[in-house]
Amino acid sequence: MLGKGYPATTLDEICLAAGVTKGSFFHYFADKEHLGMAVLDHFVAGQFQAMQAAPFRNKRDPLERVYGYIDFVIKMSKDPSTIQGCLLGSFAQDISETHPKIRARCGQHFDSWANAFKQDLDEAKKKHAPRASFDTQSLSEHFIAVAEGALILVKVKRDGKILGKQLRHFKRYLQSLFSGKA
Amino acid sequence: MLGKGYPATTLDEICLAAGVTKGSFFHYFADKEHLGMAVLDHFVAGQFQAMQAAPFRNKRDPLERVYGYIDFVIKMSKDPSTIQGCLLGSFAQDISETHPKIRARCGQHFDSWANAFKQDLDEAKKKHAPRASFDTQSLSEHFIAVAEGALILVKVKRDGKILGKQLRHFKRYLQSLFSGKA
DNA sequence: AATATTATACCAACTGGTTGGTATATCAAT
DNA sequence: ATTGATATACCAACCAGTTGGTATAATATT
Repeated sequence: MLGKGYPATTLDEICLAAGVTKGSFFHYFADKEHLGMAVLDHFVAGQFQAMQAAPFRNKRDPLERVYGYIDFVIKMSKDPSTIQGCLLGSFAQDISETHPKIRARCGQHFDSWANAFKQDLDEAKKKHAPRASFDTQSLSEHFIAVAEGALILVKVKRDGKILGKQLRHFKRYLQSLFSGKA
Repeated sequence: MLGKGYPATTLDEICLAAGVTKGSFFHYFADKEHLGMAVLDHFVAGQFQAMQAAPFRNKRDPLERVYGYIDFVIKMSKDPSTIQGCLLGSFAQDISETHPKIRARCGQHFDSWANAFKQDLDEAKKKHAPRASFDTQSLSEHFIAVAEGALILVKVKRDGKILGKQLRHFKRYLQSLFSGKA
C-alpha cells in the first residue's frame, strides 16, 4: 500500500502475500476499508514507538528534543525504504474523498503527530524564546507539511536524500526563530 | 481526478461528464494513461499561465517577484477549489509506482516548477545576499515541498487556510535567509 | 472420562458487478 | 470514395465480497 497506494492494492494480492485465503481474510476483517484502517493505525503506531524509543527523547532541554527529533527523522531517511513514502500522506491523498472514515482517521493521526511535536516546541519556546512571536501550532504542522511534501518529491525522484535536505531547511528556520533574529 | 485520484476516476464517469461515448473517447486517446498524461500537462500548463499572467511578474526587483509569487499562491488558496489539492502531487503519490511514464512526467513538471522559482531566487540572492550560504536549488524545492505537504493537510482537514499559514512560514524563512540573520 | 456442544480458525469455489478496452456500424465532410 | 468522428454493443479480466463447508480446540454435559 505504501508503494502502490490503497486502491491499486488488491485483496487477492494481500492474501497471497500473507499466505492466507480470501475466506480467511474476511473472517478477520469486515471489508477492505477496515483493513486499511488497521494498516494505517499499525503504521502510525510503529512510527510513534520508534520515535519514543529514540535516544533524543531523554534530553532534558526541550529545544534539544525538538532538534533531536528532526535529526532522528533525517537519520531514518537514510533507510532506502523511505522512498516508498509515508502511509499517512498516501492515504490522505488518494482515499480522502472516497473513504471519509479513513480521512477522519488520517486527520486524527496528523493532529496527534503535530501535538506531540508541539509539546516540546511549547516548552522550548517558554524556556528559550518566551517573547518570540511564532505560533507553535502552525509551526508543528509546518514540520508535517515539509516532511510529507518532501516525501512526495522523494517518491517521484526516487532520491531519499531529498527528505534530509528539506528537513535541514526546516531546522534552520527553527534556529532562526529561536535565535530571535527572524 | 483532483478530488478522487486517478485510479478511482473511471472512463465511464469521464465520458458521461464530457457528454461523449466510449468509442469517441478511444478515438482521441490510446488508453487511460494517455488521458492522464494529457490531463496532467493541461493542469500544469494552466497553473503556469496563471502565474505568468499575474501582476507580480512585472516587478523589477527579483526578491519582490519571489515574495510576490508566494503571496500569489496564498491569494489563490482562498479559492475553495484549493481543498481538492494539486494534481501533480496527487498523481505523484498514487500512480508513481504503477505508471512509470506518469511518474517521469511528474518529475519533469516538478523540475521546471522548481527551476522557474530558482531563477528569481538566484537573481535575488545575487542582488541582496550575495554572500549568504543557502542553496537556491534545494530552497526552491523547499517551496514545492511546503506547498504540496500543506495541500495534503488541506485535503484531510478540509481547511484551505492551512496553505496560507504554511506558505507564510516559508516566506518568513526566506526573509530570515535574505536578512542574513539565519 | 467420555461425549456432546459450541465457537474459532480457516478454506476453495463462486458471484455479481465493474473496468479498461474492442469490434463494428453509422454518419458527415471532403 | 475515402477519411475522420461518433455511437452501440460487447468482452475478458478483475475485484470486493459471499457461500457453504471443514478442521480444530475449547467448553459443557453426562
